[in-house]
Amino acid sequence: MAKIQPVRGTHDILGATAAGHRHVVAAAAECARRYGFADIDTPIFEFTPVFARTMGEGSDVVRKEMYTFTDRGGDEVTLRPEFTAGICRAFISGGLQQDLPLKFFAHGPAFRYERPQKGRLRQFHQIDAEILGVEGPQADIEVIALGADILDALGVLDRCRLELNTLGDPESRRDYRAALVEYFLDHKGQLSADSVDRLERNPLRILDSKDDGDRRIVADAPTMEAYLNDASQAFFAAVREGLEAIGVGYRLNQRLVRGLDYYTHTAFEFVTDALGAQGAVIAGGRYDGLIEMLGGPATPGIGWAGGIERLAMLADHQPAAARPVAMVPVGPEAQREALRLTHQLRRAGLVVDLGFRGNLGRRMKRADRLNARAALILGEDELAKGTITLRDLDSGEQSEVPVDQVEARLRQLDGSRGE
RNA sequence: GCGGGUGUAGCUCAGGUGGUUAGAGCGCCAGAUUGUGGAUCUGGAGGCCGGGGGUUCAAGUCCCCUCACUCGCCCCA
Repeated sequence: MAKIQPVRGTHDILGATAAGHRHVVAAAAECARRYGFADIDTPIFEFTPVFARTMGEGSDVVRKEMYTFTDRGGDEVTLRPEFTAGICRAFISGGLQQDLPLKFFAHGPAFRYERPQKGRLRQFHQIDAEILGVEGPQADIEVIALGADILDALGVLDRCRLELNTLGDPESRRDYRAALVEYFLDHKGQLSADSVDRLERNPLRILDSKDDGDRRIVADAPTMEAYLNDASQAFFAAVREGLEAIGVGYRLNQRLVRGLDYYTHTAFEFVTDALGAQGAVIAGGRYDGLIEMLGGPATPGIGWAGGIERLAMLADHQPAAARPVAMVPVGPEAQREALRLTHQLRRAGLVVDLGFRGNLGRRMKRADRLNARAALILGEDELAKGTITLRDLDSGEQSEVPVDQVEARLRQLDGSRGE
């Protein structure tokens, strides 16, 4: 490694990209707030079993994508590959069952050791929403509605579609899985190598295969629908009715499955065609058994995660450029006064740039580069008179104003506040 | 883990079949204009041509390896 460089699949986020991420998080947080979600921030690493146990020992994430290491005290810890398990662990550790139901909103980095590609990184960022302690479909409806509202707030809902499916309760899922394995075993010779592998570990995933040969076999495979018991059917029907009642459009997709073991009942994904192979921007589902799996009290849950990088790429947010006021001192005395005045104007809420060096010409060029609305020129003449020269950089007009009127005059300029 | 594409200045990119001191535009710095920005003109700085090895009298150019980026598969947000 000749040159120091970032670890593969990690990025420095700055400038317009940073603004884009902030925009996604701000829009999501504001929507979540309206829905009554409380902020939660859990550690970015946990004891390894928190993830290994909940996500499924057979899942790809656990088998080969986790950043796991032994710390100096000899503990096995893992950088979070997702949010749900950590939030559920926090629920258990904090003894929060008496506060149910709970609604949490979170955002931050997550880590998976994967081959990077468009919209997929090793350190990536997610927004996340979870509802704990609600057995009924009302929670499913609310959490999906929140997702749709966030996409709408970002102006990308029209380029996304909601795909919806149910995995049924554990009993239905078990029956269906058995039927599926039986069916695929009969056609094992025609399945792709990947799918033969999946047959052992996660047969539901075969439904999702992109291989043409697999797709032909999948076409005649038994469907989940046929294996749903009455309770599971009623649950799914209620979710669908709720979404229809509030006008959230969706498409049924019987092939939509989840890669992680803890999901039951509702599974959903907001997907887009605009990001190449990484179509899912918000994805989630119900995980009624997860908290128990972690050793907590049996507590139902449902939630989703959204990829901030993917959402930001879709939203293509153009930040409104704040137009500063440029303070331009000439000479050492003026610099002292400029420092004082700049500080005062900033504390009054104005965006003021004070360059660290340079003569008048340099500072004026800098003002122009910053797209400053106005320049405040302060030299010996002005100092002596207790005034400052205010130059409107759009019109080119300038005038001398008493120092104590500067703030008021600046506020009269349109587009100059950038507050 | 598997496949395709791409690595030349801070950025975007030129550099047929190997042939002197590797170029352009934008950006940056300076000057024309020593209390006034944008426009124009002039000049300047900035490159182990991703890295290593090989072929050759001679490699940015050809071969091998490697690293990185990128797009896809797998998986997933």
